[in-house]
Order: sequence, then C-alpha cells, then structure tokens
Amino acid sequence: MHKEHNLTKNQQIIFDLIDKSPEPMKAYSILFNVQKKGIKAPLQVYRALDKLVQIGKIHKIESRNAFIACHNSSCQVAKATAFSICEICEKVTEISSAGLSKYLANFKDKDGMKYSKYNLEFFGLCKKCR
Amino acid sequence: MHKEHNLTKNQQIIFDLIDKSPEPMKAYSILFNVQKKGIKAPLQVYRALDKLVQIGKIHKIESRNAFIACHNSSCQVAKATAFSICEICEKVTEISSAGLSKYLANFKDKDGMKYSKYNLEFFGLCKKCR
DNA sequence: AAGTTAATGTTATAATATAACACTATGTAA
DNA sequence: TTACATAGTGTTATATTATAACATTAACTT
Ligand SMILES: [Zn+2]
Ligand SMILES: [Zn+2]
Ligand SMILES: [Zn+2]
Ligand SMILES: [Zn+2]
Repeated sequence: MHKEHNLTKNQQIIFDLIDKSPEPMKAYSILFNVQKKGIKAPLQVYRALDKLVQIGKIHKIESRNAFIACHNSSCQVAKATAFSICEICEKVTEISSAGLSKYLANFKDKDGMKYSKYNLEFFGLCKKCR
Repeated sequence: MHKEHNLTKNQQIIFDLIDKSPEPMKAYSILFNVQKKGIKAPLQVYRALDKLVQIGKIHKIESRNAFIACHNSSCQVAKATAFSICEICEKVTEISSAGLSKYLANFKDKDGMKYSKYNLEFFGLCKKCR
C-alpha cells in the first residue's frame, strides 16, 4: 500500500488534533489548542503542518488558510486534491471521485502540457444550508 | 456581451498596474507601486482588489496570495477559474479550455451536488523551466 | 565515534488582511 | 431640490498568517 511515516511527537499531537476536528483548523487555533501539550510557538506548528502536508496526512484548504486530515485513502501523496466548500457553514469535504481525478490527471493544456499536481476547490451550499 | 463596470479611480489605478504586470502581484507590492499615485494604505488596496475580483476583472491565485488580470473573455464572472503555475519560475497562466470548464461545471459529487463555482490550480514546470 | 539529516525550542519579525469610524461621491426618488 | 440610500474613500490601529535566524537535540548511517 502506502509508506508509513513515523510521526514525531509534535507532528503526532498536531495531526491528532486536526484529525479529530470536524472542520478545517487554522494554524493559530491549532497553536492555542496544543499549548497545554508544550507546543508554544507558531513555528512549531507550521513546521509540523508543513511535514504533514508533504506526506499527505493533511491538506491545506488554500482559500481558507486552514488544514484538514486526509480521509481519502487514495491520496496519500499530496498531489491531487479536490474539495467542496459550503459558502455558508464553511463545511469542507474532500472529494474522492475516480472520474474527476482521472480527468484532471490526464488534462493537457493548449501546449500539450500535463500537470502532475493540482488543487481544486468547489464552492456551493451543502445539503443542510440549501 | 458582458456588463461594463465603470471603475473608480483607485480601482482603475490598481487594475492598470495588475494588467500591465507579466506576473501575479501581491497586495503589498501593489501598495508600494501605487503610493506615488496617492494610495497610501493597505485597506485602499484590498478594497479595490475585492471589487475587482468580484466583477471578474482580476483573479486571486489562492496558493500564492497574488492577483492577476483576467485575460479570458469567457470568464467575466469570477466563478470558474483555472490556472497553471510553474513551480520554478512561478509563471501563472489562466487556462481557457472549453472542455475543462464544461467538465467541471457539470461535475456532480456523490450526493449529486453540483457546484456553481470553483477554482483549480495546476502545478508543474513551464516550457522554459523543463 | 564521527558525520549527516531531520526535528526542536526560542526570540524576533515579516507578510497578509481586516476593524472601526468619519467622511465624500453618486445615483434615485420624493 | 431635498432627502435618502449605496458605494467608495481616507485614516489609524490592529488582527491574522507565516517565516528568518540561530543554537540545540534526536535519529540514522557509516
Ligand atoms: Zn486526501
Ligand atoms: Zn453548509
Ligand atoms: Zn479569467
Ligand atoms: Zn517556469
């Protein structure tokens, strides 16, 4: 399957927090929540976030500057991400669609260029908010 | 065609600057460049940027916190944007592909939900950097 | 044991973005 | 014309997001 990464203490603390959260978490909210566990400075948070993004355990929602745990077993590499975002309640869901990822992975632009990596964010209203 | 928006002085100054720029511009770089024209404060820049994004004259590159002028006549509404980004030279190009926009506009997730708005950022190496 | 790489802890600071408030311009309607 | 509403401005202050720099420690290789 996919390579296991042994997380360090800080990485594990921060991953666990994000993983438990029902919504994307922002860096300084993470910082606030882990201060009781000894992580005191923004940089400690950002360094763990960088690593977790890099190994695909979490993703950054660019339009929100927030982070969510990956729950899509097919994307353990952080190279092809798609999300739906509710513009009212800010609920974010990772989209796992074989058709979509195939289409985007094979997309070529006018110059015939293919891209190995992409990030797609859909916006709309979730079921509850409609 | 599309509705004309009469830009205000600040909006026009800032749009002209972004439109002339060969690469995406960041807010504080814009601020620096327009200070000689009397725009002195970040908020004046951000307000103009917000409006220009809203009416589709410019787009925000979320992964870069930067802004480029729209050169895609088919997207005067800022609801469906796609870009390619070179990870070396940071060149950004707006992608104008009927196939892609049709595919994404019609994309439905597992719940059958359709999204009216999306932003897609592709990453790779541009011709020059390969 | 020595060398290498990755991670940590810490302080300071840079870069990005918004709040609040008083004021001005513009268009619309009584 | 006056009143009203809406959008934009100018300004100061502040909030939020993110990185630089440096000394130290941990983990892995040879
Ligand atoms: Zn994922
Ligand atoms: Zn919702
Ligand atoms: Zn455009
Ligand atoms: Zn390039």
